[in-house]
Amino acid sequence: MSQDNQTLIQRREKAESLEELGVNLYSNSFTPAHAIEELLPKGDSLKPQETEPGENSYSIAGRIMAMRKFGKAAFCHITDKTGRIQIYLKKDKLGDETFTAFKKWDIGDIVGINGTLFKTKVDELSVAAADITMISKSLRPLPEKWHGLTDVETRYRQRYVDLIVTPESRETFKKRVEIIKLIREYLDGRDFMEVETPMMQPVPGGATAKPFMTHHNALDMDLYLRIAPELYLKRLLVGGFERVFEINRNFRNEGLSTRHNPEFTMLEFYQAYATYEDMMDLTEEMISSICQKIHGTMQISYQGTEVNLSPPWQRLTMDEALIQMAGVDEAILLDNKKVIALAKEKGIQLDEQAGAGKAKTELFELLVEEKLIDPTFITSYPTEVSPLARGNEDDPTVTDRFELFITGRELANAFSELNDPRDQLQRFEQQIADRGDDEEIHPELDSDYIRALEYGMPSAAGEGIGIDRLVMLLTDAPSIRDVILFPHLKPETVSK
RNA sequence: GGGUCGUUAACUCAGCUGGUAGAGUAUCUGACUUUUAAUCAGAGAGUCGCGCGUUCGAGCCGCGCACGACCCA
Repeated sequence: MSQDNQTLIQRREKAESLEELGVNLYSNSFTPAHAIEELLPKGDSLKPQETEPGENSYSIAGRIMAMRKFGKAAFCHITDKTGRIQIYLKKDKLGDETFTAFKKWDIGDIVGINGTLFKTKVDELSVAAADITMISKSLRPLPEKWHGLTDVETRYRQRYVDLIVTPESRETFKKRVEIIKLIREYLDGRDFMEVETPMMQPVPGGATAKPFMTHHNALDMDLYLRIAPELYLKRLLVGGFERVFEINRNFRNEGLSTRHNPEFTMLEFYQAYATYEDMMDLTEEMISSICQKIHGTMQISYQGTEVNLSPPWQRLTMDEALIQMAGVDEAILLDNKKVIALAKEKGIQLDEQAGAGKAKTELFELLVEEKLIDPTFITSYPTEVSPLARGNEDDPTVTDRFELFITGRELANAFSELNDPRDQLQRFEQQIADRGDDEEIHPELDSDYIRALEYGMPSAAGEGIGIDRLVMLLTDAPSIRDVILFPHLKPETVSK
């Protein structure tokens, strides 16, 4: 909007008149000695209109969130990262000069206060200001306090404003940090080692997705922002790090939605000498215990739907799920031609080279996925759609793999790892042959990964968990943008 | 990519059948030394997302575009 709107002009004029009074608008010399939450319990023993015995002096700093001015006195509420407290300012206590400066204060200013504790006649603990310091003058008005900031576009574009005025938003991001911390603790406790692998990769692997491309000038080579860390983490298994994990960003050059951001945070972990069944046990325990720690219960509500995260979680093969949840006839699933025919009948478009495995997976996504509200592990994924997973020893058409679904959404993907380099090479070659005409997907042959496997990788299982989606679930957030501090949006056309 | 809805003061929102742009909060001025959505009196504040068109006249109707939300692919 217009740079010279009235409020901005008034704020600048106030700032200038404060400077004329000799006030430093951006003082760096005030250091609060107390957090607001330290002061709050001290009110428990005070009666209304009582001052704390001993008249201890406290110093706090924070942003003014509300102000009620009278002629020669005023009340403000200020907040710091720990809480909110009321400040009482009186002209006869502060002196004429200081009180005159105070009159130019605005909601949004960051200030420092020295004073004593007392309770008002309506029993609110307050700081009676003896000395005040301007720490940062705010030149822009904050959104109105009653309705808050509801325009989601502004909340995403100007997250700093959202965080100032929307307590729920602050809570969501604190919970996100807490969840990630608990994941680290859980994996640390099971002797996993946290590692960092390349974000820029010469060959983007470990998933099927469109990558972002960039270029390294000095090496004169194209690089891709990673779509997954998988192949590097498994190289570490070859190297002898038997339990590794990484929590970091993946990048996929695809559409945006309430469930997709171009960069998103992924947990991947790999455990030698384990199988995908061990991963199910681990996942169940990790996620349910994190939920218990965050919410104090495993029964939560997501967007109005009750979800029960108490273990044990249901485990179904893809065929079982199609039979039980979608009423598909078992006889159809045993006949490749009938599976493909059913997929086409349901309106699924299949490529020429797509087989029954692909058709079955598409049918599952269409007919079953959204019905899986409570946590459900789906196992026995077709080999055709699982290029990195180990084949099942009894049934070569499926792999030892699962995906985890909660509230109808995929939350995790895991499998017993393929460690036979000859099989892996064949699958890579097949994948490249199957690429079809989509030039933007780059399944290139990662020959170094094959070489690594040739040195011998222990049997292992690995898993990826979408952290943003997990945080959405545990914070009841409807959109992935609500759990990412700075989600991607198109550029603003008008500068505000 | 397609469909639906939205974009009006700093914020939250009204705006009739096309006829001078409205409210609350915030801001400014005045009163007020225990308020808490403080109160009372007064005032200022708008590129109605952008552009083109229809019309004597467009916030409103038509077309296009931008951004956003939701649904679908």
